[in-house]
Amino acid sequence: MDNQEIRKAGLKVTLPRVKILELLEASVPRHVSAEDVYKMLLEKGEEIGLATVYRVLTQFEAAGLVTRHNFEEGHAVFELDRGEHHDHIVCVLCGKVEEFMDATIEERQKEIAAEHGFEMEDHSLIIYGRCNKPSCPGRE
Amino acid sequence: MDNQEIRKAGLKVTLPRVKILELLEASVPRHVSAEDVYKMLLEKGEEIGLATVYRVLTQFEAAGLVTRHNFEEGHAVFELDRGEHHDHIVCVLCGKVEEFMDATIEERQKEIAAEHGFEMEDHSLIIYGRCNKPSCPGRE
DNA sequence: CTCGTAATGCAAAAGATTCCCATCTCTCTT
DNA sequence: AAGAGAGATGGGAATCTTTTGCATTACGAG
Repeated sequence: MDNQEIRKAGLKVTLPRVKILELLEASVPRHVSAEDVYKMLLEKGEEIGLATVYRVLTQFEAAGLVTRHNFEEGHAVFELDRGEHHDHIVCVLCGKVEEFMDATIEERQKEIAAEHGFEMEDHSLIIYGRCNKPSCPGRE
Repeated sequence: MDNQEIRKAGLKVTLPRVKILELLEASVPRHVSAEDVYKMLLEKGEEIGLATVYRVLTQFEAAGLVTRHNFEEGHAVFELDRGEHHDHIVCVLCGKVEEFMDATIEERQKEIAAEHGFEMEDHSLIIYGRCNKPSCPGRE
């Protein structure tokens, strides 16, 4: 039950928070903006303010329930954190996002941070490219 | 001479463009926001509009003269492109940015993109951590 | 069930970036 | 060197994303 996750995060179990978490769990695509969440809620008949969506997403991020990404679209996108770290490949043509995880790269990053006298806290690796899906508008 | 670079990019050699390019070449730190550039120009007595700074930086980016990064500060930062690709380590406490380049990671990225059916076009790797400089406010 | 605190919604604010358009300036041509 | 035309600039308005202030409402401990 979602309620436990919210409670564990030290937050009151309110309707907006439950609905937003439910939505993120059911959401395809997995990477959505605050605006997306807001609109999806409206479509489901939930009258939740945009400001609340932003606040809740930020709180969920602080609690480790969701991860925020800054792709190159001018707005942040959020995805439910399923406990397993991964990085992203984004298609510059159709916006499709795929996930991957590579032990070699993860390892090297830690080493590099250490070599530079940094204690690694987080990292963001995004590969931009053209996917070759038949549905991608960039195919000629 | 800067003028050639601007001309090569197919842009008219105008005062704002020359001044901005000069500033980027001389600038320390190397990673500056549009607002930073605007203010630095003002301090030098150059009355160049903020809109122009944005336009010129975007054109320079399109021309491959500068690179735009989306760190986690809510605004883009730009740096002069010196022809050699590199990635970044950003201190989450003091904002300090260091650069690095790792052949192993570069290599793996290409492979991963290919494995996922993508043609890699670009990528962005940012490590966030705490630097251990004596000047960093995060030291306790 | 009642109360106090924390959460919400709305509207206004703030920050970043883009757009509009009248004016100015390169650059190419004579 | 002067003129014309395309392109560039500046400044403010507009847009977009995200945050904030505040009055109202909803959890949840007792």
